[in-house]
Amino acid sequence: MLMQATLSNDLLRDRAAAIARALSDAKRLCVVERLADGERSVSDLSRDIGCQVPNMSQHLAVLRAAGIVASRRDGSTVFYRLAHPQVLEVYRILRQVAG
Amino acid sequence: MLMQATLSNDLLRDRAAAIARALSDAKRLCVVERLADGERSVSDLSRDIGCQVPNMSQHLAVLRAAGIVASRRDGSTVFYRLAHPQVLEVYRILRQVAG
DNA sequence: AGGGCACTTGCGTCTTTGCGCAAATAGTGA
DNA sequence: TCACTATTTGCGCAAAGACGCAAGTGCCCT
Repeated sequence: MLMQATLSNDLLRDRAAAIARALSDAKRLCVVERLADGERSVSDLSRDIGCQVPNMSQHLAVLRAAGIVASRRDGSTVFYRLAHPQVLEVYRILRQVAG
Repeated sequence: MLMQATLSNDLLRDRAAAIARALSDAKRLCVVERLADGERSVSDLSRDIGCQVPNMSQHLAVLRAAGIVASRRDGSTVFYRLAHPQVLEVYRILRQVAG
């Protein structure tokens, strides 16, 4: 039980670190900003942020692997949305600390 | 003025990303946890976390470069503390999202 | 000055990350 | 099936990060 608590503590820390890592890139933070207003397609995001589509797809894969975003397919278009709106609060505080 | 706002927006995003990067390592999150209770010396942290002193010093340098911690010298001992307790809230939410 | 403790810095190495480009997959409609 | 669009995946390379070990700096004490 003690071990149990310690293990999940370590696990939570590792996963928290992984989420922080996913948020540690300006482009990905930009994606989070965009998704605050609602879901967006890969090509929309790629255009807004000004990078190539494959690059955007990779960034979105990183965010999804961290559980930050989720995707929905509509025809040939894939829409991404925030899976955890709480990351907006994280982002807000990060900016506050940064300022 | 519009450019001004845009530039500082980009700057804030970049700095927020830098802070997230500093938090993207399990050992550094562990340091943040320890510092929640008050200041600690480098050797204390190194012992608690179980890494070599130079390694801990480097991690602390990363956290300080991001403005997350600050240091105070007392004799030959250097004590680190949280410069922005708000990161504790960030860490709390990250764990919440992770869980 | 000299020895010893606390910490920082430099260096070599191995792993990870971001990006561009090409190729593959998925879905739509003629 | 074929062409077309949207997205993902694979690959190679350059840049950044983490760690161990050795060397350097700063401080205290005798």
